[in-house]
Amino acid sequence: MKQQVNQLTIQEVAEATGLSVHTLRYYEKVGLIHTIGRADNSHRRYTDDDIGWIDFLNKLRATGMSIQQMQAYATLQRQGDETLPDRLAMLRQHQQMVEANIAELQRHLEVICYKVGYYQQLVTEMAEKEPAFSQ
Amino acid sequence: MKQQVNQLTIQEVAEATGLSVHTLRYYEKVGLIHTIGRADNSHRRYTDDDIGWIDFLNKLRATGMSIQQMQAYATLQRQGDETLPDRLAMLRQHQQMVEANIAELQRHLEVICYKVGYYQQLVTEMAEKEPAFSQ
DNA sequence: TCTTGACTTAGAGCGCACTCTAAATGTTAT
DNA sequence: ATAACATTTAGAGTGCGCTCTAAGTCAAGA
Repeated sequence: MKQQVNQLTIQEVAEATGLSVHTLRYYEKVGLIHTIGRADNSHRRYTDDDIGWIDFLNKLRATGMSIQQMQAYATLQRQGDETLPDRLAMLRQHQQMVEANIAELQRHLEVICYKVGYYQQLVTEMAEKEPAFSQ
Repeated sequence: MKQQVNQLTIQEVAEATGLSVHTLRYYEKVGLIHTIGRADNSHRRYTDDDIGWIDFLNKLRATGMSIQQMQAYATLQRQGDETLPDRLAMLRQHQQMVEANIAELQRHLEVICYKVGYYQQLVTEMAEKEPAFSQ
């Protein structure tokens, strides 16, 4: 029973993760993903763990971490448990960045909402004063 | 008393808005900013209104609106009041995009925070079991 | 046997949003 | 007069993160 659990092709992983097959190879080439195991025909075979890691990468990307930083993180990850404190520090810093970013977005969003409200009022007034279009 | 209120140089506007002088000229060239008035020596002179508009552009950018979309918005703006409904629609759509984006960031942030907590615990445990460094 | 189709690689190309360069002009201070 | 400095232009260059191409291998189906 030493079979490997879920062996996914690159196509399947693309569908599962939302990354393109191109991007999956690119991520592997630049070291974001460790060298993926191969089937006999030299085709990549991804494990469930690989999917998990890629999903996590996606979260880091979507929250604005650069490829460079993700490379640094991935390198630490591969070096094992002794780099745990470093990874913790990186995640902490990123967490703060994301929190700051959300706060900024919310401030800007308020201005946009205010403007939407103001424009809505103007448009409503225009419609009221111009009954030409209401028949 | 027909003097123009605040006539700022491009340098001053750069400092005021956080954009570089290069970017200010670039924004004008691609039509994000209307053609700025000139002093006798052909140097640009920005008004307070210009600053206000640039600040708003900055908010749109910072919330993820593309240059292309901002161009469309700026074009509508220049066409006057009859485009108000269109601008309202654009802002509304952008508002929704930003809200969705914030929500996504918050979901991802939760995962990151969870991981930070987990790593923190591991690191703490490592420190406890290895008193070599505590002296 | 032949075709189709998924995969492989190295490396080129692309879109975005700036960012910078070079050469010229004009203003100000010594 | 001369030097230093801010501005002007058109257009070239840059960094990021993909995205695609071309040429090849391999396996399955008609």
